[in-house]
Amino acid sequence: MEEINNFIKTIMEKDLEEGRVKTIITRFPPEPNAYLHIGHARAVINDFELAKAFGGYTNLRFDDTNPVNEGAEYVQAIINDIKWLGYEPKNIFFGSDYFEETYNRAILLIKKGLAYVDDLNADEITAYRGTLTEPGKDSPCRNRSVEENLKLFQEMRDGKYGNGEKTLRAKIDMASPNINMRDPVMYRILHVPHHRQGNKWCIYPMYDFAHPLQDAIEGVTHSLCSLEFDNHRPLYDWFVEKCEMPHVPHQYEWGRLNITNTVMSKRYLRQLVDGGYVDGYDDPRMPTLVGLKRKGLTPEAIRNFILYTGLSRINSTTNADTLDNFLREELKLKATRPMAVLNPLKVVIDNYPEGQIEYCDASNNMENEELGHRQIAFGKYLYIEREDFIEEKPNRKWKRLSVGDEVRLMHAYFIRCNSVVKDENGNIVEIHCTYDPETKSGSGFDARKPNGTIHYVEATTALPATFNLYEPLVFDETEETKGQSFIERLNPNSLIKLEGFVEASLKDTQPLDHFQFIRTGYYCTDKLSTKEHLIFNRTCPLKSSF
RNA sequence: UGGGGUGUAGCCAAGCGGUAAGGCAACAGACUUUGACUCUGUCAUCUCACUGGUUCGAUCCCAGUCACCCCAGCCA
Repeated sequence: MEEINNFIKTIMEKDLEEGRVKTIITRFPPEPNAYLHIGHARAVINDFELAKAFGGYTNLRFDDTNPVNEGAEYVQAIINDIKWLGYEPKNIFFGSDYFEETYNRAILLIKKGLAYVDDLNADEITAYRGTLTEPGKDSPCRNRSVEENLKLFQEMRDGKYGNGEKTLRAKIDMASPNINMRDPVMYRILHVPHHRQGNKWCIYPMYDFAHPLQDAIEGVTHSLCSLEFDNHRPLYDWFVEKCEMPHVPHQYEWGRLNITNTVMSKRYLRQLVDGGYVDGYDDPRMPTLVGLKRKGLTPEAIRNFILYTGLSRINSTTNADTLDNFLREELKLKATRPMAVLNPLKVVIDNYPEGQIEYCDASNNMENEELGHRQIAFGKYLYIEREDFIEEKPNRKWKRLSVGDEVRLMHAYFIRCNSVVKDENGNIVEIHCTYDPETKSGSGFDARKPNGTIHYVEATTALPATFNLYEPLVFDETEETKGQSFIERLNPNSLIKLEGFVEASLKDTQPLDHFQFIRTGYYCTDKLSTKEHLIFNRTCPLKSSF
């Protein structure tokens, strides 16, 4: 558990010490038009942890100022995701609940001569705005009288105009080097029903106008957002000041989180789902929180990952294996360690009685001792991992089974391989071994050392299982694929299914139980599992490959 | 070419005038009922993008240069 420590915390500390604020209040302000992903987790976790660190609190506020694409289904999904991460918002607010107040503040600005209704259409506004290097020019409507602006704005609200016919603009400076200050649009006409307001409004405030007011209304002290809003801060402060908001919030920016081999763009994620390339937003290959959850990540691992990788004003790209590391760390003492064979090879123990099964005590070092103890079956017919057997030992470093060699079966006996049965194509079908009854696990036998230790399952009691190995959805960015669409460049083989077996003790496994199958990685049971056939998703690979 | 932001190891990231924390990754070794885990060690000194300057002393202050990111939605 890492203590939060970053530059924002330093700012907060100072604000508290120097008496600028009494209570730290932050907010997490998603637009309800998408599922939260690991990038959002950085914002959620920092918003909540920073406020918590100072005994303050955090609100969840849906930034629902644009009814297009926004919907109630996302609202619940986002609430669920935040709770899953382990946070409880002090309040759940909606930006749209402040539409009346936002409207009144706009009128105040009009009365102060700081806002005007513009007749220019979208293209004209763009043209008048100028460019990065040339100043813009004033709209012909810029000097309308207060009375006329008031009347026109009322008419906009009353629905007298169609979409795009008029806008309300802040009167700031068309020559500002900061383009955001060149008379930004405050309200646009949108004859679109709102997910909470229904048809009550046909004018909707823009983010730049609504957001600072929302923060001010809620008493937010530190409004944290990503770096691309840095350019908007002067505008944020302008609106708070000119609208005469009694509480003055401040905006601070940090760099977004990127992870290698992880696609986070909203647009791309939508393409993957809509195109049927993945199961849905909770497909384990998706970087969404629901996807990561189904893949088997834990909220604690995500939280530690976010806190430990820190925060700065750099747009960083963190290696994906750093996330894996925090998951391993988290699961190390919590995941049970049963045995599973992903790619089975049949083994016959020639000197073991037909029909007999015995049980061996297996124990793992775990936080929960009970979970670490179980009985596992041993008998005449077993499965081992295909990759754990090779006919001829390639070199002295080979620590698994080969003909003439002896290995320990984990928690059970030494076995020696005597012969191999092949089909007409030369593929190995089964191998024949003998076991040494002297060598049972726990007996203290140490007269000789095995070549190595491998895992197995007893064939007649094992449960069939499917193992889903999800590879990241990476896109191919070679020369040949340049110019192709995102989907065309997508690696198509991102799901490998293996049909194998797990030991019988897993029969009562619940969805999202975590397991570390020895040498094959970390898995969690999928929500689709049944008692007869378990499905496991791989959460992260084991640290090293073999 | 206007404005803003940022440059510390392969990747994150502390340090903010007193001589470069930490994590991940990597490598070497020990241990091991799996090669995992654990443990030990190594990993920025013509060093903090570069070049000058101030200073007894600079990653930190100043000047200039370079590189990368953001801004010309009636998106957020």
